[in-house]
Amino acid sequence: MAQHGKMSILKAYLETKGLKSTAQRDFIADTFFKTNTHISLEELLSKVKRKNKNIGYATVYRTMKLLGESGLAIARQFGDGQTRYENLPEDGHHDHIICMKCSKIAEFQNQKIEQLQSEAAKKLGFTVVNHKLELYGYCAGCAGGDKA
Amino acid sequence: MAQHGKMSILKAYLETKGLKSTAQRDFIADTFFKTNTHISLEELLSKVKRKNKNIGYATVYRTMKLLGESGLAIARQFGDGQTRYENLPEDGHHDHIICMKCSKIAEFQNQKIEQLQSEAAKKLGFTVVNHKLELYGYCAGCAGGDKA
DNA sequence: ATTATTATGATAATAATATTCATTTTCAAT
DNA sequence: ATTGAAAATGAATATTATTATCATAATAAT
Repeated sequence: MAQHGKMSILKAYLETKGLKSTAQRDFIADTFFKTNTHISLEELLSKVKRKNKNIGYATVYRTMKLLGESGLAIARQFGDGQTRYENLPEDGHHDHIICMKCSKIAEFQNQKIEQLQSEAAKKLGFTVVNHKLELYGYCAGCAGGDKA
Repeated sequence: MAQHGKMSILKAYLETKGLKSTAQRDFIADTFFKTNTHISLEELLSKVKRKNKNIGYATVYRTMKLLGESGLAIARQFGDGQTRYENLPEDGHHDHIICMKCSKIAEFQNQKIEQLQSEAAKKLGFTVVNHKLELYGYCAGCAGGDKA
């Protein structure tokens, strides 16, 4: 199961925090690491339950919170009051554009923006671990944002 | 009351949506436009109630949702499960850097980033109404992000 | 093996957000 | 000015995501 580099990062993180490694945690984390979208807790839970019927919601919840703290997952909230966790791809980060009318989500990458962010942060004495960039607007189909 | 440019933008927005202008809406919007921080609904409600005792929570809630849709307010969620609305200053937008250890928040502006965002959006056929950019990392004092 | 510490999972508590509905207000057309 | 359809209000209720509780089980170091 644990051929992921992320898995060992998690193990190391747990150790520094004095937390324990458990079968549930490992399984939930592994399941999450295999996703490639922003997944909600509910979705992740059902994915987990397919293989492991008796893992509870609370454990999924707590594990994802942990992953968020460790930097291995990013908690995001788009418009709908649902926290979604994003599994950041090894090859880098992507940002989002959300249509305010139809809720369509498009993704993009821009290395230049990333770079400018780091620079801006450095000026303020910060080191950036991760970031969220969300653009809100109207997609081609909904352009103008006219009356519904 | 309505010497704000924002007020007329709101009026125009309501018109295109076939919505009506009401005393409550105007008052809530005006009160909001006079704030200069990210304000929660609860805070805004109490501000509103000071002058206008019988405006209800639901109306504030609905009005802010409307302002969000119009681009006149930006809904933000930082760590605490509270949606806060940000009144964007006439002189432009500011973004946030949040320290993952001490929760300190610093703000910055970067025109170049804004520009790159619009370009990236345009490529995908989107028109940007507003955006959120949050950097997460460690401030000077917490640098390294060691064990808590 | 023992034991102290932490994790789990079912459930309950909390809190924010969204909806309902009867009443009132707006606004365009008379 | 009056009317009437459409929309807004506000109080209350419903919904839902998140967090906490607690008895039991698992972990890991000695």
